[in-house]
Amino acid sequence: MKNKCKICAIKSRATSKLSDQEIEELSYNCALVKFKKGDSLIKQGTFSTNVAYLRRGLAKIHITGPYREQIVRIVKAPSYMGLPTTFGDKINQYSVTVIEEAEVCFIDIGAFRRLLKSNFNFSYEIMLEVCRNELEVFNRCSNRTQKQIRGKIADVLLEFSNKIYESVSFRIPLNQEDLGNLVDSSRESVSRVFTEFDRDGLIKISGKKIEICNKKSLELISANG
Amino acid sequence: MKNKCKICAIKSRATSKLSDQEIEELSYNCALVKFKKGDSLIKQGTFSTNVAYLRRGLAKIHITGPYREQIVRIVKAPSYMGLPTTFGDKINQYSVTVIEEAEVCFIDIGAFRRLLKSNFNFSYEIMLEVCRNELEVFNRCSNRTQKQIRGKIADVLLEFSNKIYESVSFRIPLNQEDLGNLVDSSRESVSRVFTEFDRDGLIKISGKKIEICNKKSLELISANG
DNA sequence: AAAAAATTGTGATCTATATCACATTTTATT
DNA sequence: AATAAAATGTGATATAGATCACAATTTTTT
Repeated sequence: MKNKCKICAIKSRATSKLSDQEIEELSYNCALVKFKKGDSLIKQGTFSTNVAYLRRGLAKIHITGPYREQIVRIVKAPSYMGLPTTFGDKINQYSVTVIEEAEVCFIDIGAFRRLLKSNFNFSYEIMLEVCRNELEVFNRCSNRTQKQIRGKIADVLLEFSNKIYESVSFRIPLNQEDLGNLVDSSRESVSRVFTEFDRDGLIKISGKKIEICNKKSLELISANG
Repeated sequence: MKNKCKICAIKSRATSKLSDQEIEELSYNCALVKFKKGDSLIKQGTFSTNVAYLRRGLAKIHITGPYREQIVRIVKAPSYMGLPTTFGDKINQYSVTVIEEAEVCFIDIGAFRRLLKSNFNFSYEIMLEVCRNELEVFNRCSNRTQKQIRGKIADVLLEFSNKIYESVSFRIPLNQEDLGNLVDSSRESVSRVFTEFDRDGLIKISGKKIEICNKKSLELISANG
């Protein structure tokens, strides 16, 4: 299949800045791979050799910290993953694992660099992407350390609803243990807060299905920590 | 003073990639300003109009979080500050305040972009800088949430000793309140840990002067959280 | 040098959340 | 369908560190 990137409808903002010829160059250096839930895309501690572009699906970025496992954030397609590592350290500082069926384009780092070099608009968009991520990490970090558990869980529920599924009801793709790792608290505490929110009519839970019934209150809880 | 950037001995890694002509262009769009301790360089919530390069001195990056003030990290010259905001959001997501006499070059953002565009090696170095920062924020964040207070204070002491002052004895440029904001704990707890470390002979404190007496033990405490 | 303001030290108490323990439910495997 | 494994719910208890309160010290201002 020739020049598959050209007909790809799920181009990144950066890629859409490329010329036809550049797109073709990209095509020759890009491999599309499908992944199932639970598959590992990037492994902390290994050598990074490709740029990874999440074309479809959902993944979690996680670090094995000094003590426990920590989920840094949830990535929704379309999005690049691991750019800082690929450019910076070479050794992956974190792992990425699929949590909903995904398609990933692995792009040869040499080709990617040639594109960065030849097309300023492309490289500027990539730079913007890296910058946006950094700011997000900042905010996420300060929320994590400052809010208490109810606020953090409200945050997560709102994020899934507003940003990831864009719906008031959805199937949460993590178990409570992972949710704990995402908000830096124990599995038991997550469970208790869920029960409490359900009892108070803020949400309705059945199994992994969650429906947000009172968004306003959740926002209040999120804002007040 | 013409082409002052050319003779500047404290060029960033990126700037040293520029041609003579580009350096001259930079010179015309760069203002060197001196700041005293306590001066504010960047104010959270304001509009970002310049790239700021910390040429000399020490500054703290801090965010007014949902609850309290949080010091994200200490920046030592030479280093760019606020690149992600300047490119990304335009609205500063954090404040930067001088903690030791500083000199800052404010570079017009238009000129900076022209340089990014005209010189790939320059823009690549800037990209690397942004990436390195992001990885650092990641690690810092997971330390902050996972270690307990003794580990975090040991971290901070080692960072000042190894990275900032490169000496076992130094004058710490923050009061205990700020140290608390840096490690996400209360002023009182910082004081107690200092007393304890001093009593156990790990460090020697007199006022703001700190001497690290037993680095090995501090590293152990840092590693074990 | 005196007065005021800021910073630090330390005990007593409080609290959010972790941890433990075990029952119950859900999901996966044979 | 039966069995095993994983995930969840919930009480009881423990604990790190926050908060409060105030004394002592250091720094800054007058």
